[in-house]
This record gives sequence, C-alpha cells and structure tokens, in this order.
Amino acid sequence: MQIAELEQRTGVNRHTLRYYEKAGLLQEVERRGNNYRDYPEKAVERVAMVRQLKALGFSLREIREVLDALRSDSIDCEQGAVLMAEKKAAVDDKIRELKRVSTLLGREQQRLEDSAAALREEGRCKG
Amino acid sequence: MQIAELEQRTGVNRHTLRYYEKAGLLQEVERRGNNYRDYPEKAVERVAMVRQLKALGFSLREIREVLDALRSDSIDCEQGAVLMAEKKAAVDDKIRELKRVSTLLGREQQRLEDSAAALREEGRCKG
DNA sequence: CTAAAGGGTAGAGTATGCTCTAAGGTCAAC
DNA sequence: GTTGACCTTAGAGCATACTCTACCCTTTAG
Repeated sequence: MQIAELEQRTGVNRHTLRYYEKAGLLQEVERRGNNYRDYPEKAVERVAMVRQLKALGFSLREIREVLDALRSDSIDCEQGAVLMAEKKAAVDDKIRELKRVSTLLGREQQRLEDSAAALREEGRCKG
Repeated sequence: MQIAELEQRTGVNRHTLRYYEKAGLLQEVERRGNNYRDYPEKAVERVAMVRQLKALGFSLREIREVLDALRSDSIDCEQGAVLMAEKKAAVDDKIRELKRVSTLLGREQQRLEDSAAALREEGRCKG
C-alpha cells in the first residue's frame, strides 16, 4: 500500500511515518519502480505497536530494540531471549509502579468525594 | 533547605529543579531575605513523585494537574474527585496495555529460548 | 497535453524537557 | 577585605520526536 493509505489507516502523519522508517522502526518498506514506498499489510499493525509503546513511555530507541528482537532474523536467539526478559522486567516494574499510583489516586478520589459530601452545604473543600 | 541539598537528596540537577518550579510543579518554595530559595522538607518527596510519574510516561503538564488536585487547596472537591477519577482511569488503561505487552514479551522470550535450545548446535536462530 | 492529486527528498521549524553558561549578588572563613 | 563556595536570573544549547515547507517527479483524468 502507498503512504496515503497507511497514513489514513493508522492516523499517523506521513512525515512521521517516513521519520519512523529513517529511525529503523519500519523495515519491510519496498520501493516500486517510480520510487514510491510500498508498505506490506503488516505495517499497519507495526505502526500501531509503535504508537502504543510510545504512549506507554518508551522512547523510539527502546521500541526499535523490542521490534528488532521480535523480528529476530538478525540476532542470536539467546541474545533475543535475554533482551525480551529485560524488556519484560522493565514493563513489569512499570506496571507495579502504576498500580501504586492508581491506588494512591483512588484513595485521593475517595477522600475528595467524602469531603464533597460532608461539606456540600459549607461551600469550600477543606481537604 | 537550600537548592544544593535538594539537588543532592533527590539527585535532580538544580537547573531542572528551577525549571520544575517555573513549570508549576513545585509551589511551596519560599525565599529568604537574600533571595535564596528555601525548600520545605516535603519538597524531597514531591520531586520524587514528579520523577516517578515522568518515568511512567506522564508529561510535566499532566503531572502538574495531578499534583494540583492532590494539594486540593485551590480547587473544588467534586472537581478534584472527577480529575482524580479521570487520572486513575488513564493509569488503569496504561496498566492494562502494559500487561498485554508483558504477556507478548513473555511469549516471545519463551519462543526464543525454545529456539535457542533446539538449535544450540546449528548456530543461527531461525525464529 | 495539461492539471490535479499524490509521491519523493532535504532540511527548516516547533514543543518538550532538560542542561549549561554568563554575569553577577551573598556569605562564611581567614 | 578578599577568596571561595554558594546563590540568583536570563538565556543559549541540546536531544527527542515530530511537523511542515520547498521543490521536484509520477500518475491519472479530462
């Protein structure tokens, strides 16, 4: 598919798609005789994965490392497994921290709701 | 405490601390007669919270919103509770996505380990 | 054949989040 | 009273990740 279709299907700006390609995040991009890019169907999924990991706080560099290992046609198996384990550990750490944050926010929400209920007639929230 | 101590105790560059203050992330910063900043004890904890949320993929703007609501001396209770609920929902979404990623990475790690074991004598990993 | 729509590259511009430099004020010790 | 360690601000510089502009080529429709 051409870049316009990929842009439309992923919602990612074509300039950004070319930028991702330069950054090594999209590797199976063929060229047609006219030098136009020809993306495989899988590119849609791949771009989605990049955006998802980005939203989760990974840098493009880290995302590329993960995607490279997932492709695993250029690196050693043990090496790939180790990288995967490392990335998974980082993700699991992140999950643990986010759970702590979630708990904290939940408690705070409850506290504010209680205050709101208690002070409904007095006007201002006293924390 | 002075900026050097806060820098030393948080491990955050003093330029960055001043930058955070400008960005509205640190609000209870007093000034002494000589115009030196005087941070309260709580600043250490607060800076730690900023760094943690940053590492989890939040922008400084989002972090400020959360911290503002947690301080909750300037906003309405109901409003604060709603904001907390929103932020908690965002965090919970993030947790769900990260769990999917973790599962995927775990599967991939297993696959690579299996390949590594099977092909230990052939040399290269065939995915 | 030509216009419009779409593609290409190179490189400039922007936003965010630091990080550092320059120029100068303050303070404690000698 | 001067040295050195500390503080101040303003603003420059840098990395990352886009986002856009300029300019030119290709394809498609009339």
